[in-house]
Amino acid sequence: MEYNFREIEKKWQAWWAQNKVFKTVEDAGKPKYYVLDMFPYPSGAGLHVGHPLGYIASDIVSRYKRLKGFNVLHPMGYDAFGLPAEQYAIQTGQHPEVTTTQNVARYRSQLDKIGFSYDWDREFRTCDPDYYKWTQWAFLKMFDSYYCTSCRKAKPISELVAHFQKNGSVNCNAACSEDLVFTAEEWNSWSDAAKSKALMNYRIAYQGETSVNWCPKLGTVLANDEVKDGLSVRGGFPVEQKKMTQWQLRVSAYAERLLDSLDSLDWTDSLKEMQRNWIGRSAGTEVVFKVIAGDKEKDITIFTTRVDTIFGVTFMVLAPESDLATELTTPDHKAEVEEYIAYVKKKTERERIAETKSVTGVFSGAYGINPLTGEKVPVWISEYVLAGYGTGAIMAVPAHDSRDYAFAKKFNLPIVPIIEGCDVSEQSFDAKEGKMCNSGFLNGMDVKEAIEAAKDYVESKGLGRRKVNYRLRDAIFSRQRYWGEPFPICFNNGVAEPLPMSALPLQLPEISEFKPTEDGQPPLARAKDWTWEGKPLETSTMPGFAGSSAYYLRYMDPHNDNALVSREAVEYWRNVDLYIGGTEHATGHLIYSRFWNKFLFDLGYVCEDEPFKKLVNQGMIQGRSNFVYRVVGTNKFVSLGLKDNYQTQEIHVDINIVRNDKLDLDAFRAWRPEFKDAEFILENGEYICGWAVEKMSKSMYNVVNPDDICENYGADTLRLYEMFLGPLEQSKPWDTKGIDGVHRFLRKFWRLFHDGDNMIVTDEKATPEELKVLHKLIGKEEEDINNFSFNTTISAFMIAVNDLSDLGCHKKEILEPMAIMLSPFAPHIAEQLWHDLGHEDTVTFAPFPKFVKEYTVENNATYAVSFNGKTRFTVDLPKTMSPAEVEAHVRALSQTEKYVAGQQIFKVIVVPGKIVNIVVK
RNA sequence: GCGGGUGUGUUGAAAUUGGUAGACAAGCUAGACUUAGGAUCUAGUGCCUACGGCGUAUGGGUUCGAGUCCCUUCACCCGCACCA
Repeated sequence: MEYNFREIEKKWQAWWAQNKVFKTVEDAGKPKYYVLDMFPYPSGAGLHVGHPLGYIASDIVSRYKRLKGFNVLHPMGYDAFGLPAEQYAIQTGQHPEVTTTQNVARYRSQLDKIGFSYDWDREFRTCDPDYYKWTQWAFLKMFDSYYCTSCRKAKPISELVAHFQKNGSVNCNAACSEDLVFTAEEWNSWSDAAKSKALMNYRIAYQGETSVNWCPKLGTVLANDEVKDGLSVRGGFPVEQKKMTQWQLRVSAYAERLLDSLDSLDWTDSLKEMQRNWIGRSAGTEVVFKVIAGDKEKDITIFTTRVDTIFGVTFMVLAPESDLATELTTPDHKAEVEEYIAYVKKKTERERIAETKSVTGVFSGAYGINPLTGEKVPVWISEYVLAGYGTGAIMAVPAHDSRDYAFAKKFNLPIVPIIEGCDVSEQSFDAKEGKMCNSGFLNGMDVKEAIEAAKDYVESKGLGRRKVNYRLRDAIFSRQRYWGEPFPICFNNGVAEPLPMSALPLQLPEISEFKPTEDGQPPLARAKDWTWEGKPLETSTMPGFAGSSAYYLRYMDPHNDNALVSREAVEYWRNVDLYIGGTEHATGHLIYSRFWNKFLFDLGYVCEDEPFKKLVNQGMIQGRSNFVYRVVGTNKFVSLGLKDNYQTQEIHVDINIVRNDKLDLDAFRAWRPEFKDAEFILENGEYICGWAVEKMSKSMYNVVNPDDICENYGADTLRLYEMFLGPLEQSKPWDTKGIDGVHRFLRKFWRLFHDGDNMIVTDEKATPEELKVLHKLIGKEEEDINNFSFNTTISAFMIAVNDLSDLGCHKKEILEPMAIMLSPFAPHIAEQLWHDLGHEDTVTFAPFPKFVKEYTVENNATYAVSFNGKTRFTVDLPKTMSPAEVEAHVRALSQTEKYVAGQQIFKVIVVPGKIVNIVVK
C-alpha cells in the first residue's frame, strides 16, 4: 500500500472524534498546559490558507505537550457578534443569527479537515445567550465597582457610598472622570437621581459624555482601535468626532497596572512596546496659571513635561473643544473665536490628520500670568492642543518645542531661548541637554537637573504638582447596533438602573429590520416592548471586544450555569500558557482582555493577574498573484522574459492554472471565453508568468483555500508545509512551490515502514549510527519546539529520514519513536503508522522519546578550540591524532599567538557532527 | 518626526548564539529507469579572470576568528503620530 493520505486522514479524523480522544478533563495528577488560539470571526468568505497558520503552530505545541505528559487544554470557538453579519443583514434581511450559524458550520468543516486536536465539547460562540450571560454579568460587576487608587484595585461601589455618607468627597481615592467636591451633608441631602449621577463619575462601567469617533455611514460609535487613519477599520468609512453620552469602561484607571505588569509577560518586545506607547505614560507637572479675560479672572491648570522651560513661556494655548476656550474669550474676540471653533468642528478626523502640518489658531483676548515670572502672556486657541489629553491647555515654549515654534512663527509671537548657546533662528531646540539661562534660579543648571529642581520649586510654592498622565482613554462601550450583547440596564425616569442577576441573560429581542430607526435610534428601538418591569431598556449593545475579553476563562468551564468559571476550574487551569494570534489585536483585544482579567482578579473571580503568559504573533500570509502579458490590441500573450519587446498589458491570471510560474496554456484558453483563441509567444517552449505579492483576494485570483490543499496533498502535507514556509512570526507570501518537497518527505517516511503492501519494520537491534540519527532528531525537536522554530525541525526530520533510508534502517527501535515525534506535525500519518506497529491506543498520549546524548561519537580533521566555553577558532589537524595529541598540538599553536593559553589546561570534548571542541578550562 | 524590526544564492530559508556561511527544501542542468508523468532514483548547482581568490545591504571598528558584537550610511516592513 502506498501512502494514501485521503483514506488515512478520513479514517483517523473519524476515529479521534468517535473516541473523543481530545476530550480534556481536569486532572490534579498531571501538570496543566493551556494553549489558546485567538478565536476567529466567522466571516462569509470562509478560511483561506493564512488562517490556519497560527492554529497549526498551536496544535503542534498542544500535541507535543501531551506527549510530554501535560494535561493540555486546547479549545476553539467563535467570536460571533460583529458588524459584517449585521451589515449583511441590513442588505439582505437575513437574520445575523442565520448567517452566523452557516458561517460557523463552514469554518468547522474546514477546521475539521486539518486534523486539529481541539476539545470540541468546549466550543461556544460569543453570541450564545449561555455565554453572553457572563459578558453581561461582568458588565454589571463593573457597574457596581469603583477603582480605589490607594489600594490599586476595584472595590464595591457600596464602600464608596459609605465613604461619601461619612466624609463626602474628601480623601475618596477613587478613579473618576472629573474631580467632584462635596461634603457628607451635601451628599446625604441629594436625591437618589443626583446620587446616581454623581456615582457615574466613579463606576468602572459608567455612562458619560465624551468625544467619540462617530461613523455616520455605519451609524455607530467606534473605539480608538477600530479607527485607522480617520477611517473605520471595518468598511473604511470616514469617522468624525462628536460629543455623545455613551457607556464607557474606566480602563484608564488600570493604566498603571497594565503598564507595570507588561514586564512580567513573555511577549515580544515589539508588542509590549506597542502597548506601552498606547498606554502612553508621561510623567510631568501640572502648573496653575492665572488667566485674565477682560474683567473675568480664572485659574487654569496646564500640563507639561518640561517645567524647566517655564521661563521661556511666551504664550498659552487652549484646545478649541474645551469649555475653557469659550469661557475665556473676551467679548471683542468672540466672533473670531466662534468662527474658528466652528471651522475646527466641521473638520473630519481624516482632514485633521491630513493637515497636521498646517498651523491654525486664533487669539482669545485673554492673558495668562506666568506664576514664576509674573509675566503676562497672550492666550491663544488652536487645534494643535487636544481637549482629551492633559488639561486641554498648555504653556507654550516656542524656543524648545517644535509645535509651539511653528505656531509662534506663524503668528509672530516672541521666541525666548533658555538654554545656553542654542540656535533657534531656524527651528526649536527640543533636546533635553545643555545649560539653562534666562531662567532665574535655574540658571547654570543642566537641563535634567533643572527639570527636577523646577518640579520641586513648583510643588513647594504651591503653584502646581507632579502628575502622571496616560494617553490611554476609557473604552467606549456602547454601539448603536443590533448584533451585540444587550446591556442589562433599564432607565427609571432617565436614571440608569442595573437589572438583577436573575434577569440574565437578557436576550436580544427579535426585530424585523436591522437598520437604525428613522429618528436615528439604534435598531433595538424597533423591538416591541423592549422594557424591564415597565422601564425602558438600553437600546445600545456592547462592542465586539466585550465577548472576546474573557472567553479564555469560559473554556475552562464552558457549561457552567452558575458562574463564568468555577473556582475549581480556574484554580486548575489558571491562565493561558501560550496564546497565538495576529498582531492586529495589540492595542484592542489584548488591552481589553488584560483589563477585564485584572478587574475579575480584583474581585477574586480569577486567580492570576494576567490572562496570557506567553504570546506569539504569527505573521500574515499574503497572496502570490500571477500575471500574463497581453500584447496591446491583440489576443497574443507574451512570456515574461520577452515582454519588454512589446507593448503589453498586465492581466491577473488564476493561480490555479499556473504551476511554478508556468502557464497551463490549455487551461488558460478554457479559463475565460475571451481567451479561447489566445496565442502565445513562448520562451523555450514555455509561457512564464510574472508574479507579485499582494493581499489574498478574490479579485486577484490568488486565494488559496486549505480545503484544496487537503484534497490534493493531504492535511499532513498542508500542516508541514505551512510550518516549513519559514519562521512563524514572519509575514510571507503563500507560494505552493516546494509543497512537493514536504509531500515527498511524508512518502519517504511511509516507505521506511512499508514496501508496497508489506510492513517491513523489524525487531532488530539498532546500531549506534542509527541511534545517533534518532537522538540527533530528538534533541533538535525538543529545542526547536521550545523556540517555535518548526521549520528547522521539519528539515531535521528530512535529514533523519534520508539518513535512515541510506542506512537501510527499518527497525522498530528507531521508527516507533520517529512516528511519535512526527505526530504533532503530521498527526494522521503518525497515527496510522503507530497502529501499523501494532498499537491499539492513540499515538496522542505516547511518551515522547528520551534524549540521550552519547550516540554522537565522530571524528574529523577540523577542530574547533574554545576558551572559557565561548571564543573558538578552528584548526586543521591530521585525522589520526588522539585527543591527547590534539591537546598538545593546540597548546603549541596557541602559544605562538598573543592570546597565549600556555598555563591553561585543555579538555577535549567530543560533540555531534564534524567538530571536536577543545575547551580550555 | 518618534518607537520597534529586517536586510544572507535564482527562490523559501539554515547557521550549535562569536568558530568550515548557504543545512533542508524549491528551481535549474545532466543522467538512469520508465507505461513520457506534476512518478522514482543518481550527480551537479554562491560568484570570479578557478590548483587560487571573492563573498551575508554599505563603510568603518573590536577579535586569533564577525552573518552574528559596536559605530556610520542606505533600503524596506510594522506600529504610533500635533500626547505638551
